[in-house]
Amino acid sequence: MSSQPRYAAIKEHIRAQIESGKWPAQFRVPSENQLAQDFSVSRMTARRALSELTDEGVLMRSQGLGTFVAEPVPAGSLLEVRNIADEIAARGHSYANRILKLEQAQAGTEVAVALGLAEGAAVYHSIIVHLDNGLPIQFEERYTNPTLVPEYLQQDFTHCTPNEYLTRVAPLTEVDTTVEAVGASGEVARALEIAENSACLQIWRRTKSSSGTVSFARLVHPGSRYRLGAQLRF
Amino acid sequence: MSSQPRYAAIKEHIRAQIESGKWPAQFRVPSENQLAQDFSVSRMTARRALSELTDEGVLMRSQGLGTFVAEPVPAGSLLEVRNIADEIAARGHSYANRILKLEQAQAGTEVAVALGLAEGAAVYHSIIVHLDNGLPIQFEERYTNPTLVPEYLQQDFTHCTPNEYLTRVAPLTEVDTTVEAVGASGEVARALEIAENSACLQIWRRTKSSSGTVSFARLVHPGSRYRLGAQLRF
DNA sequence: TGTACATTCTTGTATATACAACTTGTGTTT
DNA sequence: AAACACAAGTTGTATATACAAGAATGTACA
Repeated sequence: MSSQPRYAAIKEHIRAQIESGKWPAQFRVPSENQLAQDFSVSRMTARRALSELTDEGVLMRSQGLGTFVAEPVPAGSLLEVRNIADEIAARGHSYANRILKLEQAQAGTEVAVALGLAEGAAVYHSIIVHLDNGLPIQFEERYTNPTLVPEYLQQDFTHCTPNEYLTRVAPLTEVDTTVEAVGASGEVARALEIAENSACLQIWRRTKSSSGTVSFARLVHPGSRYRLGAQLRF
Repeated sequence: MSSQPRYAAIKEHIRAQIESGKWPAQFRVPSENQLAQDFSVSRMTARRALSELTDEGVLMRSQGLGTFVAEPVPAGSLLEVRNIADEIAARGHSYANRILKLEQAQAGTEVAVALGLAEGAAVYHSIIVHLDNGLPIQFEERYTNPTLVPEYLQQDFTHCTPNEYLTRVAPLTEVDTTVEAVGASGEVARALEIAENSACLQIWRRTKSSSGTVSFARLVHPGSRYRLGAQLRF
């Protein structure tokens, strides 16, 4: 067993206060000296907890003023291809999904081009709605290349998302992502339980492994319930 | 003029070695003790330089082994801070803009936090609509830190965008980007000449230079006229 | 009244030190 | 030859201390 460092305990304590709502955004958190006294550590150790949380976007500091709880951070990341179930779990919410379709279909022009197959070739087609605390947060329509992932349809996606399964069986080498804003169509609006034509973030994602294009997905998020974030340094 | 901290000089030195190619990926960086000796600082100061570069993804460390140069990170166009005028020019279209507002204002809570200023402090506020072949393609609302860019309001933005000007006077070190989908508000809809509540891609962008947070902008694109793309490799 | 100054509390930088934990090589013992 | 013990070098954690810098408040003085 490995005991965690002392600054980690302070970080956890602060996170807990924030997540429980006791310390809302803009709340002034105890000073370095105060925390040092409360936790019986040196100021530098308390400082490390505050500094790391600041780097992580949880807190904001300003010399002479103090340390404050930052606005809640956006959920998704533009840089990583993350699993929606993991993202939800990381927020401490419950994950569930509804499988609306799981079938074999014929590739239309667009899908055929994206997957590098002939038009009319057999492809796997799935539509799944992902729920965050019971609230629909992503409409996922996916076309998968059967020659690369022959057992796709047999999977149990109630506890393992397609994304998770695919990255396991076919390690990614390249991902093309396109982001746009669209009004929700009838089908999407019903599935996401939002008004028709309300603003949605639509992500097109084509994933390739060494052997070819594995999958082509359209991910639609209600604009009011999802954001993408990225942090770049130079 | 403020002299930069000593650990920053060490960071710069290491970055310079990497960028010049002298220290390729996997190269073993001098140890904390070695750097401390070379730069005549304490080990903890040298350590800070290495730790920050590790957090930034530039280096990798492992206990007992040493510190090594990390693989360069992939970055797509979603991630570059590009000038909208250049983007339009690259497509061979004509660029123009309409300046709707250019004034000094008082920072509200959100703006103050984002810029690291006190609430009610003076900030520069501009609203500009960018046109692609005469069609509105971006609604740009920007708050700028007057202490870092005092001459912002005097600029002529008809041929040089704020983004272009800011990157020239204050080289960026860090950019936070958030992307979401929203329905166009009345003001935005009028400026972009689209229907109210139609889907728009809204990008929040906070740019920092070495001396602090320079600017905080909201960029709204009509969903039907704009997309963002990124390509990642692994 | 109001301006200037001093005080106090905050975060930021820097140092010196100590010990823990991990990795590698070296040498000794079995 | 294999196993073990040890030393050296590395990063990781933690402390005590000092001073610098920014911000707010109160106080003295003009």
